[in-house]
Amino acid sequence: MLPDLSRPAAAVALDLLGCVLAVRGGSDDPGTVAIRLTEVEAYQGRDDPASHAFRGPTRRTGVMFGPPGRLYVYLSYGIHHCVNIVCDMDGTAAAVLVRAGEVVEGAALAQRRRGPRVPVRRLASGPGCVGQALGLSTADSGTVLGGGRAELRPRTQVPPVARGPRVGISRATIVPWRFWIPGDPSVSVQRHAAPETT
DNA sequence: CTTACGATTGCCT
DNA sequence: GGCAATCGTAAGG
Repeated sequence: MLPDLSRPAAAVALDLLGCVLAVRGGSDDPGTVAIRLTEVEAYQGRDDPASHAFRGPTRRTGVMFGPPGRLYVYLSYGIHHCVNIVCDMDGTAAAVLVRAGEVVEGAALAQRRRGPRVPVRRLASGPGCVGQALGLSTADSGTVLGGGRAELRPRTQVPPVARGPRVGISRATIVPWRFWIPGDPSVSVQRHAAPETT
């Protein structure tokens, strides 16, 4: 069963852990890379000061206000392409940021995109790494899941879940809307946060 | 038009 | 642990 994406971001984020996001190649390579989601964060648009959609729709964030089941991809620090899955009802801005995943298909392609020195478990470890491993950029924002290029596959088991504050934001920093699979080697390491006590 | 700033990462000491 | 890289966005004049 795929999670019902037309719900608020926190609920969707929880159910996305363990699901697989598969993306077919773009300009660089026709192959597919698929990752099993191991770390996600919820962003609840208008009600969330940390969300890009907090101040209303813009050209960049417009997709967050549209129907669920699309990708919202944005450029971070001029370098990194971060991937979100848009959720909640059409007209309500919400999305789940994919922070990390385990590559379960297309590891060779992901390795080529990320570079030969990156350990396999780190191929999609971190928001920028996920975007690079999947070959996504801002041009892919709005891509429809199930539309042929990208798809979401249901999880086969319900994984254990840990939750805590989100990472890298300056507002609403205490809201515990980061979810991850504890102990999974692909989960991104926190640099400026204390070690998680799971 | 101008300017400040990241939902980050990798390399430096 | 610290900091530079790098550029599209969004807010302000």
